Amino acid sequence: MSKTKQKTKTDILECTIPLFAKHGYDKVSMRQIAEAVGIKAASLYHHFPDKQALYIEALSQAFSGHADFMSESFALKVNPEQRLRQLILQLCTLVSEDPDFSRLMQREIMDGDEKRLQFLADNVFRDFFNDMNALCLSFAPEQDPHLMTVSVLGLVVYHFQLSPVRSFLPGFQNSHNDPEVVARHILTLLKNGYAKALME
Amino acid sequence: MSKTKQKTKTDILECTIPLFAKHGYDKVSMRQIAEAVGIKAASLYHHFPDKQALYIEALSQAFSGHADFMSESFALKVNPEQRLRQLILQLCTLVSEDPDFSRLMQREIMDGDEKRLQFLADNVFRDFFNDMNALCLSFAPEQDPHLMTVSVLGLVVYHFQLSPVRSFLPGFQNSHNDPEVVARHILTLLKNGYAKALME
DNA sequence: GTCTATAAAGGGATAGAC
DNA sequence: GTCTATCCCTTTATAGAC
Repeated sequence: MSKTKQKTKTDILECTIPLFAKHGYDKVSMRQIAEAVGIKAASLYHHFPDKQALYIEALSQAFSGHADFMSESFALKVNPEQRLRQLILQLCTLVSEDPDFSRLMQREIMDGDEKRLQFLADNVFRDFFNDMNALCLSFAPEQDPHLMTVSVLGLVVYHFQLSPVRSFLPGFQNSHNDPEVVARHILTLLKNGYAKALME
Repeated sequence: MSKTKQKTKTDILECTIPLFAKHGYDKVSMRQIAEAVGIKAASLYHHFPDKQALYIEALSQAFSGHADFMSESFALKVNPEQRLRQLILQLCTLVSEDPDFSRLMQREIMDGDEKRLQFLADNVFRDFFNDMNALCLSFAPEQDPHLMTVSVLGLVVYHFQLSPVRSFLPGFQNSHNDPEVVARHILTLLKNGYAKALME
């Protein structure tokens, strides 16, 4: 009985995440969500008090796991350069293969109120950011680690954020959407940067 | 008579741009726009056939001028490094001082249909992108210019995109929102990269 | 060119049968 | 736990007076 309820609730969340990610909160109606799940809109209110609550839970579910996933790159004890290489490849792959996650995050950063941004920072970003700061300090000790972390993140994220317009822009090739190609490019860019710093 | 009409129309557009930029298309109602202008909602339909058209014109107005502005950085004949330095500072300043522009662009990239993305690419990005590609080739001849252009753009844009959450993240300082500080950081990162390439 | 009034459609949410 | 039916509100957009 409670098992069935949980299943339906999970179904709802699974159907809801891609809808909110693609269209945004306002453009998705309770009727649309219900249709995607295969039930009627009124039934949604048996599982969630209102649309906001449904959205927040969908958000949490979409974000859960990714924080851990991102921290995994820091688990193995290899040298900073290897770790950075692996991290960037993982980030590119994550962002490229789970566009829902990226889009939801982008929407939250744009439109989230203070409370939601705090949630995002605490539950998705914080641990990863701390690890990244430490890593950045190890391969670029002269740079501000916070700025460096944001730069690395920006390098990865923006390539995939831009992908909807990218094909209309000069010099585009299909390979530019390949996470491995982008990762290699970013790594070269960064490496030549800190490589020189290490040489001095 | 037509002068008055033009003035009102301009007023409407000026009031509309920040609203759409802040809240997005769906969260802004014709009543809100009308209130911001100081007229009634019905009067808006004397100047624009519908909400979509009003939005598109607001968009065009918000984007016009910036394309030219961005191309200016390529006008002066200095060496590539100087040009890159100036360009990055200008980009940082633009993105930081005209958040409406950046937010509208971000929303368009996320939610624009093919037609609108084509418009964006042709009218805002294309010339700038071509110039950037050429510039990138001159200081980083071994890198794919398209990837390099996107990387430079991402480095600048993401720092300011992230600013709503940034204050909640480890290592944040107020100076990280200063365009000059960010520009200097990015330039160092990039320079150490291509500097090594130039040395080889 | 701006107003009031209102139509028409769609949204979130609830009541109550099954 | 899901349904049908419905309420109430907001939204876009139009008609027609001034």
